Amino acid sequence: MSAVPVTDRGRRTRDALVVAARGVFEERGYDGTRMGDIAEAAGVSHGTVYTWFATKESVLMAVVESLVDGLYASLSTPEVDDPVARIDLANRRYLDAYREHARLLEVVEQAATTDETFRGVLTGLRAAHVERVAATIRHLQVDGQARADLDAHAAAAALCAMVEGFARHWFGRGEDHDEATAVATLTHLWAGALDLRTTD
Amino acid sequence: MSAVPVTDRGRRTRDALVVAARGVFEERGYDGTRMGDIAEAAGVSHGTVYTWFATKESVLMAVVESLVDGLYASLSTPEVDDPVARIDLANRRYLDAYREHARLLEVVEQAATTDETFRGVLTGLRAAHVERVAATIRHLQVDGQARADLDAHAAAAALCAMVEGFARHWFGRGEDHDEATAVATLTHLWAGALDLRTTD
DNA sequence: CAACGAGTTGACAGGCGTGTCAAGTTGACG
DNA sequence: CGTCAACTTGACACGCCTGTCAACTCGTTG
Repeated sequence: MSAVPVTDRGRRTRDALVVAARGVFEERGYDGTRMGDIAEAAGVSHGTVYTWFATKESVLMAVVESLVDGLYASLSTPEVDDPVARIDLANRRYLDAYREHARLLEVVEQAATTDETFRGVLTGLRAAHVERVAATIRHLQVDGQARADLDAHAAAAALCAMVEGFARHWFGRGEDHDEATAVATLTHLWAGALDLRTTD
Repeated sequence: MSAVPVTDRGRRTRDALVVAARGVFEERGYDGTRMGDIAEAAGVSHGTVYTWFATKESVLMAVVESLVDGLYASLSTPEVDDPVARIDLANRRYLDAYREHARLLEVVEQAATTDETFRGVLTGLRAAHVERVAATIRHLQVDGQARADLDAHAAAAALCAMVEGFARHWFGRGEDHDEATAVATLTHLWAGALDLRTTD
């Protein structure tokens, strides 16, 4: 798919291409970007792009790879005892990560409508998120801190969709929200939905 | 943008194009569809498409127009006294409408990343949904049936995002869910989030 | 400093989708 | 039946993008 540089010069060129490509993709979208645009943005001849990448997909893939690890990391459940504070923090983290990469995520979604591989990337991220949250919910249920009559997986899928969707509209679609109100509301809704209580 | 037929023959051809176009768009996505594909699917020469539509956007627009009215209708809040039953019914309706049009909505989202107009269509639908729900929440708050400490608009934005996002993953992305569990969970979460109670 | 492999360049061909248009067809109407 | 406007057709020209490649440059190595 994409060639590996042997020389330092090659590595620099390839890196420059990946950096430039992210900018171009964010600006023009996936389908709107042509190999020539990426070359121009990186300051190389358009033939050079083909030295390192066979297709536009593999360019985007290289861009995305540098992103995904960070995203997985920002899904990690913070270690806080009080469940409400924990959810509040997790939501903040998620929103921050989303804000930073909103445009690129939109581009990946666009690519995903065409390309199976990118659909897989998004599915994987979503599945990881849901699975983590489901585990947390089960935990809280066992401890008697959350409603026991909820299906943990379905609830996690729905609540993750809530935060994800909210972030999408807020950061990716220009919907207007007050930061403090938004975070507080999400946390309240989440806490109410699970009927969280602290064990006394 | 798109010409209006004078003859019966013209009207039939144009209608056939819109019907065929929906199928093609759903099958190949927005960017993957070419004017020639639509012509072929409708059984006419490719020049004929240009008789009725100037661009691919205006073809999709014609397809979408026939859809939007129905969608707006299915957002209407049903007239039921018990707030929980009302939400349950509203969720079912929303999910049914989404299921039926999931693929086309995905196509519109794809087009929206490129074209301002389609972004507007989606924004409009979303805004209408959120506004209706926000009004309902305010109503319930005044009646003392829902938590008063929530910002109605932010809560509506989040809860709508929850149902919308859940439906997107379920119907548009092949996530697996049990129908009964899904609906019950959404209703429970929604009710818990708003802390709904019946006045006695 | 010669030689060689890694990397770069830009011209080129090939394909594909768009949009146009002159010629042809349809069918309503007198 | 003749006529005319509405409509259809498919060949054509055009531009754009992709992908290739022979010639060239770079820089490391002996």
